[in-house]
Amino acid sequence: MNPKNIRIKDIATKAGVSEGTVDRVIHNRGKVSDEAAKKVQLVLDKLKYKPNLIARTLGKNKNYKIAALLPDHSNDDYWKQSYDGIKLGEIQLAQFGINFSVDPFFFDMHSKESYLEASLKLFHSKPDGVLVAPLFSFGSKPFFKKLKEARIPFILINTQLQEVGALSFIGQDLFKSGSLAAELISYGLTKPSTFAILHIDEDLGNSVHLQEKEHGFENFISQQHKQQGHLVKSFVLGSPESETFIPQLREVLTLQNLAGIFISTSKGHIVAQLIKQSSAHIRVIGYDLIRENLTCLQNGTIDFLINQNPMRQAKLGVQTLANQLIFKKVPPPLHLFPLEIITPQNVSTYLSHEGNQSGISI
Amino acid sequence: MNPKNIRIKDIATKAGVSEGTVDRVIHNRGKVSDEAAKKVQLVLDKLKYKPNLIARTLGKNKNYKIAALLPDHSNDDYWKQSYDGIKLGEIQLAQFGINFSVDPFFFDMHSKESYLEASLKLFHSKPDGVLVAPLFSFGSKPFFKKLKEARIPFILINTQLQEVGALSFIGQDLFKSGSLAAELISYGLTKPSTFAILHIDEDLGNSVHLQEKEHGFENFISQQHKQQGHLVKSFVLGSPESETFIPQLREVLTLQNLAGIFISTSKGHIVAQLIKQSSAHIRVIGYDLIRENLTCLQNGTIDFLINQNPMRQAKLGVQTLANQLIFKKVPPPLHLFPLEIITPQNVSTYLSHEGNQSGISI
DNA sequence: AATGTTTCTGTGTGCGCACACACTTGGCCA
DNA sequence: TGGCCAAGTGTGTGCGCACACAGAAACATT
Repeated sequence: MNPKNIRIKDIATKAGVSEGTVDRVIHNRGKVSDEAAKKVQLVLDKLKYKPNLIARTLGKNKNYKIAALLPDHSNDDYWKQSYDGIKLGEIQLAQFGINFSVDPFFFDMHSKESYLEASLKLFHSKPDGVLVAPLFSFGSKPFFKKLKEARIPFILINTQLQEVGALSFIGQDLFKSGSLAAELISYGLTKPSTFAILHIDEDLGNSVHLQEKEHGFENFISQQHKQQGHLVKSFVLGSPESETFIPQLREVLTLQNLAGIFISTSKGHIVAQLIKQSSAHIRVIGYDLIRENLTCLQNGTIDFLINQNPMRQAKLGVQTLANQLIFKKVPPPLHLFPLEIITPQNVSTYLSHEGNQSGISI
Repeated sequence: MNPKNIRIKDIATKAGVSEGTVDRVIHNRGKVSDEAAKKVQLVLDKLKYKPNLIARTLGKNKNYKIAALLPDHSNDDYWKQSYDGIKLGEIQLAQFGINFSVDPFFFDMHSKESYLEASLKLFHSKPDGVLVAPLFSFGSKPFFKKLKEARIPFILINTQLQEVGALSFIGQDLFKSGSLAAELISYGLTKPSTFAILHIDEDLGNSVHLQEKEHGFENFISQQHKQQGHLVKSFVLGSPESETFIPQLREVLTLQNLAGIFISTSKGHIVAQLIKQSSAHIRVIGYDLIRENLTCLQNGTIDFLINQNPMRQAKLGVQTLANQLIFKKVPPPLHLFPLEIITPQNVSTYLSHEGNQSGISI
């Protein structure tokens, strides 16, 4: 630190060339003789030149355009938080004088066509970087292929797709997420018990991520509790508005030795009340700090929430794109968030912590 | 965003003065006529001028010197992580071209004299900002008073002291931390049970923070479980090396209906094995992701850990000072970290998450 | 009236980098 | 021999800000 930072100028002097040449070597702009390039590279390595990232942004006066492909959140608190996350990222980058506008492109989360249509629109806006929540894994391959061909870096959040060439995936380990739910739901139980997994208003076939959670849950129960004789049953419930919803739920509640219900999405608040009315001893585990779930946590109808932190995921996505585009920092291909356990006692500490973060940080 | 950012130059033009005058108004350097100052301030407010923080650091070519007062960590993984945190903060700031050296000043965590001595040394090094883990609350007031008089901003981590004039406190809500431990330790229990709180190798009188945890724990048990007839007993155990340590521990283990033991520090690993040997049904809750505790979590001798995240606390401390000194961002007086619950199932997600964070972020 | 003093104001420079531009070579052809 | 091009090289400018310094204006002192 003390022997003041090495600048391009220093490199140029040591290598016996001009700053311009060093610049060309650093940025691979060509138009440098092999001889000079070699000399510069040598000094560069020897002095371990690290560009001053702050100065770099100052000079570069480009307005970066990021596009985000997200589900419409008019009726969904979870995706609302994602949206807030990208906006927060945008604002905080602006504070540092980085021109980084993030344009959202929304799609109907129940319509694949809408998803594809939005992705097309997005592509035509010619963004410098893209953030996607790829809810529809099938059929979106061409979109990613086009992005790759146009050399537009893209980041996936929430749902991981293999081998589509994403710069990075930001989300959680869903298998472990399921295991964690199983661990909590069975904690301290000594009698053989039955647990139900509830998928609400989701097409399980299209939702690889929910299947992952289910597998993780089942795996834990069978591995750790084989000797205990626990049982896991999985249910797909349709839209809460449909007539069959309540009857289906009632059926679940008649299960023998039902000790806990695990709701695989953030929709736990819809059924929590009914479950606890049926029996206060049935444990309920859901996802995410959305408003309705918080209420349930407070009044005791939900025991644990696992926080997926959509806001932080989205914010990090924007920041990662900024780091890539401006600072040329290569992100890890996988950024898995911790599986945060929320209880009535620690929930307030999570709520106050958010937003508290501002300023430079890393 | 689009109507390109407002620069000092723009303000100057609009106000009909020179850039220098605007600069003087912004920085309160005086030497400005009331008339000019008023004009500038008006335009400043109207256009909502926000300085470009990046450009600000570039121009300012000062080497900031931060001093950190920390316990010697040669034998302590917890404080080792704090140290790593300040170093990480330093490195990451350097990446952005910010000259910000952090010098540690260590003290023996069992000796108040050593603490005071180190604080004196620190003061004489004339730092621009200070980070303190004020383990000895009493007697350190004069030190903080001197810092205040010298107008050196200081931040407290880990232990909160009221009314010493700290720029900010970074840590956790210890009362809630105790409540959380109580919630977890009593989760799902139906029979009246006894819980023990263990303070290991600490002078409880000097450790306000451990008392806080204890009160939180007791409060939860008495509030939520009065009807259940639970009981809480608190014990102060001396150094694990002392001859009385094991006998004292054995005495704890003979408690009637002992259902759980809460260790108030990160030293849980010392006793966990012995506890579970005594009875596998006694729940054990400790603190922090230090190596030995991780082993215990994995082999099942510790059920839950509450993560205090000393590394992130320390890193944030450094960043907060940077924000204050360079960007003049005023931090919140209290930055309480979330109370993270660690279990065997989610521990790996916390470990991989750390360090993963680099680049610009907020 | 000339000088000194204080108060205020404008201009200039540099931070480290990116990038545009101008320039120097040497080789090639007419 | 002059002209021309390509390849390689060096210089200059600006990003937005902080700060030093020079300068102008208003006022006080001899």
